[in-house]
Amino acid sequence: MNETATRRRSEQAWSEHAEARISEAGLKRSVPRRKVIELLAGQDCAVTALQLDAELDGVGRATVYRAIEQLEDLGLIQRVDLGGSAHGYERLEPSGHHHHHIVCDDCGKVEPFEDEALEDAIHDIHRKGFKVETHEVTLHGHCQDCH
Amino acid sequence: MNETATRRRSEQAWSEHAEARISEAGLKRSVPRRKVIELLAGQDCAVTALQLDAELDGVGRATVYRAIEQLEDLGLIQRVDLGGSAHGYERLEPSGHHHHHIVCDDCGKVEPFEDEALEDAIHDIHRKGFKVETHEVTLHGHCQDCH
DNA sequence: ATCAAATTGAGAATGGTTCTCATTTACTAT
DNA sequence: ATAGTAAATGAGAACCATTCTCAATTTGAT
Ligand SMILES: [Zn+2]
Ligand SMILES: [Zn+2]
Ligand SMILES: [Zn+2]
Ligand SMILES: [Zn+2]
Repeated sequence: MNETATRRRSEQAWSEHAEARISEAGLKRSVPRRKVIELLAGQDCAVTALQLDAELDGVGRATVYRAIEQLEDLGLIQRVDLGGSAHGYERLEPSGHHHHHIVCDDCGKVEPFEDEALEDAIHDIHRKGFKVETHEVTLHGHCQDCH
Repeated sequence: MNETATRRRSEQAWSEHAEARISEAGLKRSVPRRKVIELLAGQDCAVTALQLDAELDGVGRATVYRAIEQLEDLGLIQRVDLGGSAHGYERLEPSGHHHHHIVCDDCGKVEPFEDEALEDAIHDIHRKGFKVETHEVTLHGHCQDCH
């Protein structure tokens, strides 16, 4: 199985997973929210609310923001800060598999990366009185074009 | 030397360091910007632009934002995303010593933490085409009051 | 088909940040 | 000290992202 096929399967799994969690939470399966979920499912990295809104015809802006809030509360997407003015959102795989980001503070370029040792170090962190659920790591610096 | 005295010395060092970098950059030593620097120097963790503005009499809001931008460009403060709507800023010690954050996604409580193994893992990450300068780690979860 | 509750979209309102511009301030060279 | 120049400032307007309001619609259960 090639990489594209793997991703497609994962997108579909997430999208179904998301719909299921939505129902379990006692929420309805509405068309506009489904559109938001489908669009998020197709993204490999973070997108902003306004980007989603721009892509979605027939879905009000408020609905996009509401869907994002619900998905975030259900742990289906995660908000990430990539340096700009707006926040980005990307899906959280049920498997826990995820990436982090390295961003160029000059041009804003963002690259995802994965690092097993980093994950291990993070999972070893325990804080009394806190139950850790997710984490976010961002490396800041300058890319080749901007150094 | 007790902890309070250590912090006080570090604040002063940072504040002088910041003034020096400002001058080196060809910027003037103005009174309003110095007030912003002094206020930032006294904070142990992130504060927002609006919080700074509220504390500072006789300093215009635009000046606060401008000072933040300059200090950030000079690598004297770092922007951190602590979950809310506004961004936080905290000073970067010349020594490199710093902390990261654990935040409760329910009530918004923020606690700083330090972890040597985490720092090691981060410093081992290298990405071709990127010169990493700073990093940010945020753990998300729920605090005791909100679990 | 009926009903209650959830959901929606349009637009207003808010919050945070940046911009504009006339005036003031800080440094440099006389 | 004085004058000249560029940086810096504050007030407010403008701007962008996000949240709120509310009447109308859609959904899922009965
Ligand atoms: Zn990503
Ligand atoms: Zn991770
Ligand atoms: Zn902090
Ligand atoms: Zn660190």
